[in-house]
Amino acid sequence: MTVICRLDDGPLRFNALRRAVNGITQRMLSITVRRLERDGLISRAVEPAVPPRVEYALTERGRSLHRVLAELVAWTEENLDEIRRDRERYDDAARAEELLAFPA
Amino acid sequence: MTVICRLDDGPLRFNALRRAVNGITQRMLSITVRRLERDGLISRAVEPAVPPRVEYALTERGRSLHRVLAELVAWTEENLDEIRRDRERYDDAARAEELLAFPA
DNA sequence: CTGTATCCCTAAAGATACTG
DNA sequence: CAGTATCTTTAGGGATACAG
Repeated sequence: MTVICRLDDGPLRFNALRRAVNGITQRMLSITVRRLERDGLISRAVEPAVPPRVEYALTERGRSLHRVLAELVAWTEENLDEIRRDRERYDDAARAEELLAFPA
Repeated sequence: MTVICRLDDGPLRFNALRRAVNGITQRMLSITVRRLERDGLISRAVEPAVPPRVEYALTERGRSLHRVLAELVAWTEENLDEIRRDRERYDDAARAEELLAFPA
């Protein structure tokens, strides 16, 4: 998801994409772009040069998936704060019940 | 995702939900519903009876997430066949290159 | 019926080093 | 620069047994 979102802003080369995703290891990005290319969601263009330049970009299918994913991202941004609050309440309630069951 | 989609058709009790999801283990469903409840996506209602009846249902937040997920499901249904075809082509090409590199 | 508790095993991801 | 290869660690999930 993150790779697709970063590539929606335009094509990126391997290390630029890696910086854009921020935190992904070289190995995982390598595996991820291969899978996305296999699924036809991104394209991989090699410019024969020394050192090599490989550019990744969304395909039309990738862009169409991004439209859906963007809604999911928007939903998350709209709901994350409240979800975090509910999680705290849930954890507090769970802790309280534990104390009731096994009083220290 | 599957649990949320199944619950969108209406509330279900634990084992009915398990049958609806079809394939999930008791352990994983238990973990999953607990996390969804913690996130405020589903509600859990216990009817005090013997044997106990516990009904799970989507909350309003869960329904709003389902609206987004339903689009993702629709996207998948629209695209899966072509993705499968692309995967085969990708794998065939990869196999062909391997043979070129290491001829038997 | 609705779950927990254990044990176990594997697939996924991290760290590190190396290469065309 | 754009990756592989290798090794190790960890978290996710299966199987099974038990419990209120």
